[in-house]
Amino acid sequence: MPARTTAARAGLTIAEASARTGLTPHTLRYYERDGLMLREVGRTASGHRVYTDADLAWVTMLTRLRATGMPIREMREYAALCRRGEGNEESRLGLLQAHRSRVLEQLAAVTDHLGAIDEKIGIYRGRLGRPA
Amino acid sequence: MPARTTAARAGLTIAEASARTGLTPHTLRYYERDGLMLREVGRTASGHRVYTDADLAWVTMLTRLRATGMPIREMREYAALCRRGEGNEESRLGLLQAHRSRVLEQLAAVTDHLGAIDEKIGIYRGRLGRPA
DNA sequence: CAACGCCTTCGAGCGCGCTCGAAGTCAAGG
DNA sequence: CCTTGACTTCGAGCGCGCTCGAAGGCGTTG
Repeated sequence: MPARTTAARAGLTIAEASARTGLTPHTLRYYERDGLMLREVGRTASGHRVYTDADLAWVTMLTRLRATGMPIREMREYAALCRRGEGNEESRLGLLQAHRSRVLEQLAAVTDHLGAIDEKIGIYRGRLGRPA
Repeated sequence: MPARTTAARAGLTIAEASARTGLTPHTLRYYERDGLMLREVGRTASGHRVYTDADLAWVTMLTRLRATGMPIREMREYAALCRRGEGNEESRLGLLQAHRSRVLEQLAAVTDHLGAIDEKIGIYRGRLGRPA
């Protein structure tokens, strides 16, 4: 275990990375196993993972993609493209744009459905003599 | 099988209900099995399901709840409340309002994440010399 | 009357995204 | 030196929401 509890060390333990990203250590290991990380996560002499700020930034991007509904499979593709280095920016852009437009569609659909649900709520409020 | 292909019959076959709701026959049966229907779906003499407009309207509501992320378990609760008849409008309203506010939170989160993804897209576009 | 096609029930299976537990290692503290 | 506790790997398990296939019934059509 590292000496200081939290400080300007070069890297973070998995527990710290977990705290900062909101993902559990289990999930962080799973993402790594599943080929979602940009580069190999560093290790201490004893084999413990060491997360850099760059790793955290990448994980944050992953959580954004996930939270907007991107399947793991596609995140893996994106990671693979990024890992391969320069020269495939077109593909990465395409992937992100496709995702973006799916998200927009989904936002519109959810908003629409929510409107209908709101009407239902309005009906119940009216029936309970409780306006607005 | 009914005589006319589509007409002003009192009810619809499962295939027609499927076509109108966008759910597969398998899923319609599954919802029914799972206690999500408001009332028992009618049957022909030979045991085939007959969907009324009321059934379709209810299924549409179900799809809206699902599409906004309500778990099946909760839809079942809501259906149970509705089935029990008048007197529990408070509970139904509470359930829908709770759902509504979760959906709003999720919309906000997705919108936020999308903003970050858009930034990334902007970076790639810039890098590819392709503004806006 | 045979064939076709859509329906029925039932239970099993699947893809996704985690989530967990067992068994072991290592470093620091008492 | 021994305990503690956070870490490691590995593979299995789980909850959700369908999805499917087998086996059989009915009723219109050629």
